[in-house]
Amino acid sequence: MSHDGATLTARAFKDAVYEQFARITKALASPVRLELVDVLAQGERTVDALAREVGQSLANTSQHLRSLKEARLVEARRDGTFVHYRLADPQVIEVWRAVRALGERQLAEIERTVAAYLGDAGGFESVTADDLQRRLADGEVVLLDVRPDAEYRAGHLPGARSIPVGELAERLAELPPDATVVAYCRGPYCVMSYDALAILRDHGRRGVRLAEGLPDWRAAGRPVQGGHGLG
Amino acid sequence: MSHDGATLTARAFKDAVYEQFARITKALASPVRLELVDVLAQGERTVDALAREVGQSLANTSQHLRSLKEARLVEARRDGTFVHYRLADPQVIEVWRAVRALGERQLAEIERTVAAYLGDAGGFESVTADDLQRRLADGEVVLLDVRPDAEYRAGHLPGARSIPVGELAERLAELPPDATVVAYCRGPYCVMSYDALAILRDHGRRGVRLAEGLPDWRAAGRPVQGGHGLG
DNA sequence: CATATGCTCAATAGATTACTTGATCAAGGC
DNA sequence: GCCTTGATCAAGTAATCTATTGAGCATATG
Repeated sequence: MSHDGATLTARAFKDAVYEQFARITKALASPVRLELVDVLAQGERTVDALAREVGQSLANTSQHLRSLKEARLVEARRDGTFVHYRLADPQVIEVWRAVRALGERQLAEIERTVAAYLGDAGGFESVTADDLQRRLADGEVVLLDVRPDAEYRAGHLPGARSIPVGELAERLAELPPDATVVAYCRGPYCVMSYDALAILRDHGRRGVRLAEGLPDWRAAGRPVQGGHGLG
Repeated sequence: MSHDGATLTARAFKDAVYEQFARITKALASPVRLELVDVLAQGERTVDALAREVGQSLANTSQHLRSLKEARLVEARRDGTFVHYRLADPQVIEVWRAVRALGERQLAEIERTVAAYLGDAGGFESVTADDLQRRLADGEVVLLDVRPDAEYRAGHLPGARSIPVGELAERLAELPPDATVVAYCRGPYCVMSYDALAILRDHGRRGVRLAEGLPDWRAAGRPVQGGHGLG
């Protein structure tokens, strides 16, 4: 019960427990590893693809993945000479989303950083997932996935068309000229949909942005079309 | 759009955004600071109280609180010679809960650590919040808050009686002799309810444990009686 | 078997973090 | 004003973390 021995045991118990949880938070305590988690929330990737995506060297990316793997946040699968990494548990996305939600509430710097980037492109209208479903039901809008084709194929919003942002300028003809386009990409801090809206605007089209990305849509329990999830 | 200049800007934007979020994860990347957050989830505390609770020196605790404060996870309030710290946002609890949920799913070590501690005390039955509400409605059980009195006063489960675990042995007479006691404390890794159950068992009483603590109860949107929340 | 590709590992230097100690500061009581 | 209490600050050491470099390993191909 509560003699000295038990008190010491209780302290050792707490130390051990918090040490275990700190393994997770330590693994996430790096901007590079947070970005890796954010990208992996879209689906599995090779080390090389991840390195290019986050703008780090191959060796450095491999080592960051190693520390994520040691904390069991990601898993690896070998396929020939390629090693594909994926999130080990959907709950990893929940942790990242909780951190993001906190940051959005607490850190005004993020708002300013976003505003500084958007300063180039101008403020674009964004809609919520509920808005989108209402407007889709009314047939008012065209839903556009501007992520790379592979990500679209790995899963996308029901009824979305795929035109990667890099091909949008050439493939504008595929979109009905007078429809409002709702563009989405990976998440609230993914710039692809902003870039897409700038292209649409430069060609006289009307476009708005879905505030969240595919992982957020999925996390809200909404249906996803195609693809095989993320393990 | 996507000429080289914009690409560089996009990279700088991402770097800045992930850097901001990493401020949060870095602040949580320490077992001591995780424990501080866990304790502060119960309500505000002085530096001295926190230092004793987490078993660290005053200076070290103060410095850990400083880094939590810089990341805006906690706020401080001076009252005479005392400084009271509290969580800056309820969303901080959500992050901690998400980390805990991930750890419970991923890290078998935690199970083993818990089992090792409970090995002393024997496996005790635990009930969920839903179980509890059903059994309370049936009048089968007595709900007992075994946390320190100050925490009980800062907020407790509706209908709970307060007997801090340190006083339980002397105050057993206050409990109806043949009722089943449901004991709860701060959370799933708080040892007070385990200690309380051991005392009850040693005196021939029947007791079970509520699996979660007050912050979890509150986070689930269930009503809390008394107290003023946690800012 | 030799070679190329995709990735991991080991060694290193520079930066950051953790805890201790002793000094300092702020507020209240005498 | 002086002393006490509660907390912060500054300095120092040990430990840990980050990114780079170059070597090494596994798998596939000619």
